[in-house]
Amino acid sequence: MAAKEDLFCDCEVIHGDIVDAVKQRMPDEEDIYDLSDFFKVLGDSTRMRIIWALDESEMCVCDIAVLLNMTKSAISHQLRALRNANLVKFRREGKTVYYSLKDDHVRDIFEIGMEHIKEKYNKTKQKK
Amino acid sequence: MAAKEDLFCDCEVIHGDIVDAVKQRMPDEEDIYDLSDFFKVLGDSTRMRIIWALDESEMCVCDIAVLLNMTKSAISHQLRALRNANLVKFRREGKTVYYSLKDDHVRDIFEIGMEHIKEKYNKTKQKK
DNA sequence: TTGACAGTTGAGCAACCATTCAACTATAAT
DNA sequence: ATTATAGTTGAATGGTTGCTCAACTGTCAA
Repeated sequence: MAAKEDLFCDCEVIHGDIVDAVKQRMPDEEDIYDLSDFFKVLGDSTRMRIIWALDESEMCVCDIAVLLNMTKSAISHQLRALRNANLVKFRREGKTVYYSLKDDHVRDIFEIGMEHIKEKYNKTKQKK
Repeated sequence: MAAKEDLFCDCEVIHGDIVDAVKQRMPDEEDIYDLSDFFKVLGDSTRMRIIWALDESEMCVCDIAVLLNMTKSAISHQLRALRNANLVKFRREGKTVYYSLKDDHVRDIFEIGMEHIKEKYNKTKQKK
């Protein structure tokens, strides 16, 4: 039942049956949040570049900072976000901390994402 | 060569060879931006729920608004973002506009994303 | 112990963004 | 024409977020 007590919505229910059916098959709120949080981490060009870099080679914070021409602090902040998202792991060796990718999901996701980007180019932009 | 003129970085190059090698194999700046922009669209729980809903059934703006208990305006704004990202298509029928998913990449990406989320739960949170 | 460097962290700031609000267009019915 | 509903849009707003800056920890060397 598409509840009438839902006062936020400013319109009539047009297809109540569809709304009810979809509502039943929606994932848990928690999963939705976790999933969008996960993609949020990938949705920043700095973090994206860090991941691309780590996909090529294990690197320390300074190396990444030089590669991306940014401060250690900025990189460190973003690495923490990647750690929280469970995307990278690290090991300490003396003074330096080496970061690397944690699993292969990222690689797969990137490939599909790239497919999508390229299709977008071909179909709508018609560039190059 | 890891350029010394890059003044933003506040540290020494520790592994110049690695930095140089990775730098050569990094994707174009433009691709990085497009890819992170694409994931940015997925990185919002409202848009995420809209996509999940449209994956179940074609729906009009009002239906989605009722389903998510939000205003038509808020939904319409987010649908525009999804349109710009080339993720949804739409057709008009009288007064109502029906939206649906545009391709199957999203489904694939979500599956992998979910795998990642679930692994995170099992390994680090140990819940359920 | 002292100094130097790798890295982390918290506060602060500026830019960004999701939602609200109000005004608008489009289609259909009376 | 008028009214009603579906949907869009731009400006404003409050919350979020990425980077900077300064202070801090951790490790090593002298």
